Amino acid sequence: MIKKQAASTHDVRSPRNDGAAARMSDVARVARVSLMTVSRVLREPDKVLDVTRERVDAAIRQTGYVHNALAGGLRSQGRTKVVAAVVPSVRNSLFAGTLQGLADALRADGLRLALGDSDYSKAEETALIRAFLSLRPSGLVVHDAIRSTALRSVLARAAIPVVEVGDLSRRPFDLAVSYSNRLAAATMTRHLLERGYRRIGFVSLSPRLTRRALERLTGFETALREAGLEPDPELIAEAQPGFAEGGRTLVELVARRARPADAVFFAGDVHGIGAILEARRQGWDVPGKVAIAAFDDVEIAPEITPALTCLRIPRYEIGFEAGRRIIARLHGDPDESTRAVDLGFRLIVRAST
Amino acid sequence: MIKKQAASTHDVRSPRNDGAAARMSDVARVARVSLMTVSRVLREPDKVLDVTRERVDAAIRQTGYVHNALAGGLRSQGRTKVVAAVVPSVRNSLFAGTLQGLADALRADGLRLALGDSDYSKAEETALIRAFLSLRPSGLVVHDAIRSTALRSVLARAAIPVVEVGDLSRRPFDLAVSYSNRLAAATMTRHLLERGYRRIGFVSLSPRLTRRALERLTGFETALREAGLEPDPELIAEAQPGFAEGGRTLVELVARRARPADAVFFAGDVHGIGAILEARRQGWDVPGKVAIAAFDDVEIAPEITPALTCLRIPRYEIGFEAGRRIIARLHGDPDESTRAVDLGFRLIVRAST
DNA sequence: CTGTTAGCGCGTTCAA
DNA sequence: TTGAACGCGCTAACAG
Repeated sequence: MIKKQAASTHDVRSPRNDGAAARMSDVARVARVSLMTVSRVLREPDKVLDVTRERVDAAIRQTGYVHNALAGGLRSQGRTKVVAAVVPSVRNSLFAGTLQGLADALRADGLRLALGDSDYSKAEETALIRAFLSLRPSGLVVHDAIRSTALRSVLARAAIPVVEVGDLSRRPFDLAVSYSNRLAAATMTRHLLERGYRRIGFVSLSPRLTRRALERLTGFETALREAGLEPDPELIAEAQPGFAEGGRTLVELVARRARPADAVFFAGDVHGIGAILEARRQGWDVPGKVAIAAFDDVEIAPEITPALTCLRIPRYEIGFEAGRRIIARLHGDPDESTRAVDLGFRLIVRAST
Repeated sequence: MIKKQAASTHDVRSPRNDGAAARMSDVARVARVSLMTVSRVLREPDKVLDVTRERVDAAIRQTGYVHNALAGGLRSQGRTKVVAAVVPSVRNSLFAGTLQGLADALRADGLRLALGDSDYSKAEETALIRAFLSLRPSGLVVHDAIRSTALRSVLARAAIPVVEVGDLSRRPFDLAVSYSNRLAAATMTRHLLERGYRRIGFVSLSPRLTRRALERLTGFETALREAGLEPDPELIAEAQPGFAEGGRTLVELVARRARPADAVFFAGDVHGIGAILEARRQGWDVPGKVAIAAFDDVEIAPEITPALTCLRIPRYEIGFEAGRRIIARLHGDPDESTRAVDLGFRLIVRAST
């Protein structure tokens, strides 16, 4: 593939010379310029004569040189062109939208995304963040809010933009780009109340797993109390992830309660879809016997019958704006003062309520 | 937040002590050991006396030290504890399962996942891989096969394990952990033929977008020809991503053809689900009027009515095994000789065919 | 078990 | 516009 360079003098590591990664000095030798010129071609091509640059570019191709961000970043005290992101689960398609927006925004500035999956574990999350910080990334995006003081102190020293995207904290660690889980849940609850439902059930993932579940529950309870209703613990259930759990909890709140729910708000995951499917299996009229509302506007929500009422969270936009903010900060743009950006949500009323 | 450490004696770099990232020498000074001892505590804790280690650990916590993988990796000529992965789209939940398996396998060995999204662009894919290589990762996982010779030569020099996971090539660049798209498509086609369907439609994403679509089409056509049938171009359609496209193409092949399809095999994305939903809207009997089969066993496939016949691809296992192979290679385990690992697939027959 | 010495590959700084 | 010298923060190799 690549000719054995006239390198026999300095490289005797292996009989297969191709095995060795080319260094900048190799490129310089082939292009017959100094190492510095190669470095400039890569970082500030404008400051190099066209002919020189072409010779260097050719040499880069010929040697298969790949820049060493370890050495470069070390010397420049700089950061690698990577933004780290930590989400609870890459498997959850809801996070995927945000990641896509983030990747798209970063790509425009030549930044890459490094993604970590904490598997809903705080310990793993901390380990991940530390591991990523050791790579000296240009920024960090976390889904969950930064809470532990150890992490706060480490991140403060890292001096990089940190964006929290999972919920809109009033006092973010650094930046937050999100929506209010509490307000969203309250809005959906008010919608159900306006529709005349009074025994409203609430199903979410365990608040121990994620604080967002707690925020949503709080929003739900607040809206009920505003309407003069006291939340009934009998109508509040926890579900594991997955469609099937939506169906299971629907049956629980509707068929296994002395005073059954007349509406159920599924605040997590894809439970709302599972509930619709289960209702059909049971032959229950939706929303006649029980109304069903969901938190997130998954792709299938408008397609099933009855179409599912839900909240639309601007997932992609959250990721994109998070990326934009990081880039702005890196460019030293005048601080846009607002540290917490609320991208809101929309109530999408469909046939299921 | 964090108390200003009692550090005034040793750290006078700045009035705001918290602002500067701690270096290993700072930790050493605080722990009153040499810098080497700190380094050992981090990498080979067993080789350090317990008391010493505890002093060092305390100092690490006190200083908020975060290891610098740039400097460490540079010196050790080693690789950072990161495995890079490049997929066409993080938004596609099918890739998410593989990523989860990969992350899980890597986590066991202290490796982290850096994820890139090529947005189905070959140019972007190459740029991403180069960018990741500049971070000197320990391994690389790519969904699409490595084709370009430039990339092949760069990767050869990088001398890291490279795993292709999107299809089972007979001659992978390095390693492949996957299943045969062609065989899977042929298997589903044979199933439809056995059921007695003769005018079988085929819908996939554009073969220009991904080579896998072409492999699946080939498998489909091969199985038809084995049965003595000639593929009818009228019954082969391309769809964009998304549920709705499944419905659109179903109508196209069933209602807009002189000789309509009696079965349709949706070889891409979530089209099969969209088709089932559309059939219900149209009031078509499935499989009476038209049978519907899909490639991938998405979570909702068994839940809708009629439940969807499909192929089950071991997505998670593919990611996990890819991670395992990378780790084995890094540990220098005896080469398991097989470079292409076929994890197969299963035909899941449900009510829709 | 702990410390000393040297240098990884590149970019900053300054000179030519 | 190009080049030479130094050192970023850490770890391999060795010595004690």
